[in-house]
Amino acid sequence: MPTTSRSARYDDRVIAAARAVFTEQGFAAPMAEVAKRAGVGVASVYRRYPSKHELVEHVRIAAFRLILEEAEAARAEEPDPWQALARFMRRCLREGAGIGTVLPPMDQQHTYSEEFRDLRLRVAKAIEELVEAAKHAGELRADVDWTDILLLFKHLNPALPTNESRRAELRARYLGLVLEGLRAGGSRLPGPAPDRDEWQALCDNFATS
Amino acid sequence: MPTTSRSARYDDRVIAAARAVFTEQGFAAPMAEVAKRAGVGVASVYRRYPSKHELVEHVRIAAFRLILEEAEAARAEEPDPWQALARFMRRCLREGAGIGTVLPPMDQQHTYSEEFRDLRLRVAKAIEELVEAAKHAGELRADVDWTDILLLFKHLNPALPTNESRRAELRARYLGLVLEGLRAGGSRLPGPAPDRDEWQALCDNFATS
Amino acid sequence: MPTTSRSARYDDRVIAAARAVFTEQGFAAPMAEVAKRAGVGVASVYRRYPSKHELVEHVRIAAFRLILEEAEAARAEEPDPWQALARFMRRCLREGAGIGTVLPPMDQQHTYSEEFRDLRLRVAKAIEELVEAAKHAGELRADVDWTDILLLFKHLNPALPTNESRRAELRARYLGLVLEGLRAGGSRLPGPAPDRDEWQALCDNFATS
Amino acid sequence: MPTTSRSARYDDRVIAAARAVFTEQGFAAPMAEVAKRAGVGVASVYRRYPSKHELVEHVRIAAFRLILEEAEAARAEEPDPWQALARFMRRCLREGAGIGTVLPPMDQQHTYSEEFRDLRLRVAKAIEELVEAAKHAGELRADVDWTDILLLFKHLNPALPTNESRRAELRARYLGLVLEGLRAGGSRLPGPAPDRDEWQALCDNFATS
DNA sequence: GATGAATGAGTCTTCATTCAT
DNA sequence: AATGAATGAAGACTCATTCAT
Repeated sequence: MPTTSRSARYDDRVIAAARAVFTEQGFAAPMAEVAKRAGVGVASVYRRYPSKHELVEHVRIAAFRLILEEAEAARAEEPDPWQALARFMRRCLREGAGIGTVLPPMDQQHTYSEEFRDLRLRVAKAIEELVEAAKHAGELRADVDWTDILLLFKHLNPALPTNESRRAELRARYLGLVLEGLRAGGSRLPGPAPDRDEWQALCDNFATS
Repeated sequence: MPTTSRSARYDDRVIAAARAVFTEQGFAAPMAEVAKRAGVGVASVYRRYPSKHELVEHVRIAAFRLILEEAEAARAEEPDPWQALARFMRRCLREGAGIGTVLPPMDQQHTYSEEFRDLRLRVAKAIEELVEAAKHAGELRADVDWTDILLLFKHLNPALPTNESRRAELRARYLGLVLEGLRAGGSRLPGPAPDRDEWQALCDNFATS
Repeated sequence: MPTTSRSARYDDRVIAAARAVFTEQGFAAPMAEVAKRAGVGVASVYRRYPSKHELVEHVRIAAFRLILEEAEAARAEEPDPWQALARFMRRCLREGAGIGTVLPPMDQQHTYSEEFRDLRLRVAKAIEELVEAAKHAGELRADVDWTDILLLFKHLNPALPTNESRRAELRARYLGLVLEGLRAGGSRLPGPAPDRDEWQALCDNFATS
Repeated sequence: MPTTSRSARYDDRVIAAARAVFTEQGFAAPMAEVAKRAGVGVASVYRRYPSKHELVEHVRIAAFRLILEEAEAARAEEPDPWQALARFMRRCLREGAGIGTVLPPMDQQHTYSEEFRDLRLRVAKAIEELVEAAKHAGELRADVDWTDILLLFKHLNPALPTNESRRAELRARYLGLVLEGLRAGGSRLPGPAPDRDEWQALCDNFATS
């Protein structure tokens, strides 16, 4: 029986607090706020995450892990490719899995951890599979690319001045519109889809909300 | 006959600089950065806008003025109600009119200026007319409300780590998807549209990008 | 008539304050303490010296400028080579020109400014001339090298828990002993004199006291 | 018969680690660093030395014990008074017995332990005897006082940016110069020797390096 | 009217010290 | 008896805002 170790649960608490605080107040929120929300002292946050930057990166890692899980579960459990894609998007945008806050100064010279970059690759793969399957089945419009999906998450998750549950409701609402648009074979979308570099740059600014 | 006075053009320069700087670096960007971009001293910015908060409010006012102009022009120049709505959204999301950055701490107790609140009313009215006309003509799905439109602007204008011209391209791309969704009479959207209070709260956090 | 510009005098005040505070409390002293002593706000110190490190470097530059001036004046005004060397050392160790506080963590990866490195070269040259002249005249023992002089300054200027005027008196007292030792052709000194690299490393840790 | 108990050797390890760390990084070095060097946990250091201040005091006590031993051994084993004094100074400045780092904030209100003050008295006595004997024999200049000796240790042991073995070599080198100066009956030294109060104040800032 | 230097308050980060295991 | 995680206080540095020129 897998024991969720104490420190693992402790980490979760800090990451959850960080996610909540950063969502509500932006990345400009003080570390002290995160610590208070997690019910610990500042220094305890710093022991585990040696800088604000690393804390933010781990918030992103948590988001990506969730996306990966949802993508894999959708493929495994949903036989219809379109339903799989739709379910994946719906779940990712549901409470706790909302996605998209940005880093404020975007800190040019930062280098990302092995763990993060590895996760990014696996997320790319998983989304690509979902998208290709849906296109193959003729249910997803052909001029949409897998790189569009994460961007849509970001679009669909702005920092609205409401409580989280209402935000989730609105995410669902507008995802509805987008899904209709994704399905229809209507008039061609303008502009090229993001390429792999753009997609990666975007990932570097991701976070759950 | 209104002459574009020297100080009016000067104001424009400051607002444009603020818009650019805040879009690129977030509202955490220093006032000094805005001043430098505008090619003036900090104190000059402060003479015209006595606090950062007021500067931000004027950035928002500029955005709303633009929205208002576009809405009125769309109604006046575009006979087809659907085309009018689509053109309005397309123009607002085009370069220089992108919309949606948020204030980080959301400064609860701030009170908004007469000018701002007046503008907000007129924007509401103008959008409502565009939306009602399109619904009347049976070209816009019935379960969409006029309050949805500004939220969609916000959704369609996230702070992506790219240059502004590419951001504009992507805004256009995803607006394409949304327009398809708006038109189709597909399955009912989940969740209620924002009510007037939500809509106003949102306005308080608006800005051009 | 050379006007000592306002900002130049202002700089002097900050450097003097830094020298005093660092001498009394070590480099661990807060920047706020330096600012208070200079009669300005912290941020004003930071405007001119963007980091504590740079402030310290400028304190060192001030010390080196003084050494250089004294060395040149000694050569020019003192015909006897031994008297020139003795006067140089006495003056450098007198109040305001005391020399030798160390940087606490010695901050490995720091790179020094052009200005500092240039000054270091000129100081080396000037001291070398004084020393070689005194050796040539047979008045300075042969097994002493020019690189020894700065080290002796450092040795003769420890951070004693007294007021500056008494410290200066004690520096003079022990310099007396050292000068006697430098003159006599007594038994050979143990150990090699510092080489150029050692000498430069030492310079990187210098400061007036 | 005193057995070197386990805890005594343990204490030695901590003191040795503290001496090494403080010498290399100054007293600003973290307690955790000392603990790591000693190969124990922080809390273990704190069990024995309830504050950083007490640890530092014990580092000083260790230095004084060594000075005392050397002084007594020199008197006992060296019949010639000058040789005794010279040997004493040489040994004290040799590796492991180097002397002189200062406490950075000098912590005004601290009161010193019985043990420390007792040791200080005995050190004073022992040095006085060595000095008086050498003066009596006419081998040490008359205008030097016993209070000068410890100050000279401090002067001869600055925190140079080198490894300890080279530092010891340089201490020996400049001690050579000072010994020549101490012996010669040259021109009178300027300034009075430290009085007893100055000497005690100095002791309060002593440490082995 | 316009400027840039000066300031104090606020944020990130570190470290002496304590406590639960 | 020994450990290492947790904490609050303190220091470097930044930035909105204010004046003297």
